[in-house]
Amino acid sequence: MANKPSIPKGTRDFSPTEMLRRKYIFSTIERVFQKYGFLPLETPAMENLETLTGKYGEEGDRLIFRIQERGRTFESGVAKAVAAGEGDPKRTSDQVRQQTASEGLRYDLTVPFARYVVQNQNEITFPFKRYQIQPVWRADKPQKGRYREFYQCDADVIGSTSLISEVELVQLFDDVFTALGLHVVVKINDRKVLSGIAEVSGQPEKVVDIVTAIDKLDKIGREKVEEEMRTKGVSDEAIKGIAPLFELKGTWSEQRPQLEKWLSASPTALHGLKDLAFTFDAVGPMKSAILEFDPTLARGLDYYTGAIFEVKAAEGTMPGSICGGGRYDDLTGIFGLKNMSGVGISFGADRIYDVLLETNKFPAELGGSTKLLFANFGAAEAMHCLKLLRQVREAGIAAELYPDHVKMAKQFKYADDKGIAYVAIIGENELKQGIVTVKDMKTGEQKAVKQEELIATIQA
RNA sequence: GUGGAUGUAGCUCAGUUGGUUAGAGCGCCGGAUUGUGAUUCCGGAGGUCGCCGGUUCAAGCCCGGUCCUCCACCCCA
Repeated sequence: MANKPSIPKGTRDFSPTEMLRRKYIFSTIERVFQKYGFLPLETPAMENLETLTGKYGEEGDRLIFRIQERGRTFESGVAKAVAAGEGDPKRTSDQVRQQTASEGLRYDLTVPFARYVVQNQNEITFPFKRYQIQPVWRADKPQKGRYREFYQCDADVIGSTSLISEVELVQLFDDVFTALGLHVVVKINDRKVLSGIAEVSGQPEKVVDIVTAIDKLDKIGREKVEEEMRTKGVSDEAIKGIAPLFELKGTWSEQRPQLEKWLSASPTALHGLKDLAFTFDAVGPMKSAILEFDPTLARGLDYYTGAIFEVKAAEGTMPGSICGGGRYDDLTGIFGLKNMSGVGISFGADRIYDVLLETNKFPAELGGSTKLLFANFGAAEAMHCLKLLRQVREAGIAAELYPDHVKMAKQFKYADDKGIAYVAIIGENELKQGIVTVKDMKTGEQKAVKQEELIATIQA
């Protein structure tokens, strides 16, 4: 025990308390997913490297964890390459990294899902609605709220272009956050509107640069956004053409006519606005979420082609989004299956955890903890408790018997630390009289009841 | 990947211009006539000061390296 053991950077242990809370989030999300007709799917932690590479851009490729093959160490690979006359050490190590790994850890849940759909296309009934709650790994530099291992909770509909899916996903957001008791803002935009803005500005080919710049509007402000566009080669004229975007005010119904007027020259944009209008109309009243049109919402992901979603907490100080999603027309195309439109959303469980903790929204009593502890007064009493314990558990009450005959203070402290609601005391006296003394750990009150009344007392 | 900050007991942190046996609060363990936790009182244990090397008579403190955590950028959940 020279050095303390530790875990890899960017990974975490989850204590029992944390796990109960995490499971609460996961099971809430899962229950709503199922209510909307999504079916569970799991894919392996590792994929063939070729499945993963080239799907997340150049930056993304670097962040994929590669799995070292047996007998082909990185060092031996480099030595071999150098011996073979490879000069540039940086290029060499990149190449060797490719050569010594043929598998990698999954980077997200969407690409493995696309792979699964293509692989099983003949068995799947479309539209296919699946949900998936699993960890993903990124070889990133960790920061607060950014880990190298974290969970994603995805739900996607693939094989339908109907906007009904968009409507349902917005309602699903509302249901999940209503169940979690959190007020949120669901922001929505449409990639077609963004393309239209680029068209109207006169530089449609710069759509990606324009979009990633305006995505940062609320973070860096208008001037910096315009500066970034200029750096990326967007003309002053085009920037002027985008100006009306910054003047937009009001709610969706107020913004819509302004947008239609401004973008009237772009059929693409008008199509997007029509789709958005459908979603706004069809969603109907919401319970705890506010649906908001946000023309600056872009989410940077190249594969989104239609609706774009993002959810932010309306309470607490979490600055980033807690959910994201959107429609992608050709996700499976990269694996050879064309014309498969899909729309999906992802819940950021780790960030939702932080928000619920900060705003004190976790239920005080999360299932899983013991309700009743039998104090241990010695061999004879313990044997008696064992019998009662069976009955209590049969009644569905989580209960346990303190395993050792130690002093009461220690046993009560155990109950206190573990958040156990009641302690049943059966000592010599209670045993003789056929009663049990029940102490309510919260109020400190205790009363003697007949053994037959124990279960009713706990349940009351 | 670039730039910056931090790292002292289980936790949150003190630690004066380098100078004897490194401190506090909380927590933990034990006790206050042995059938009662969370409150009170008393006592105790626990740190090769992240790790490696250097400067010095002397390093928690200065210098270099390294790892972790954090912050900004990039990117994202």
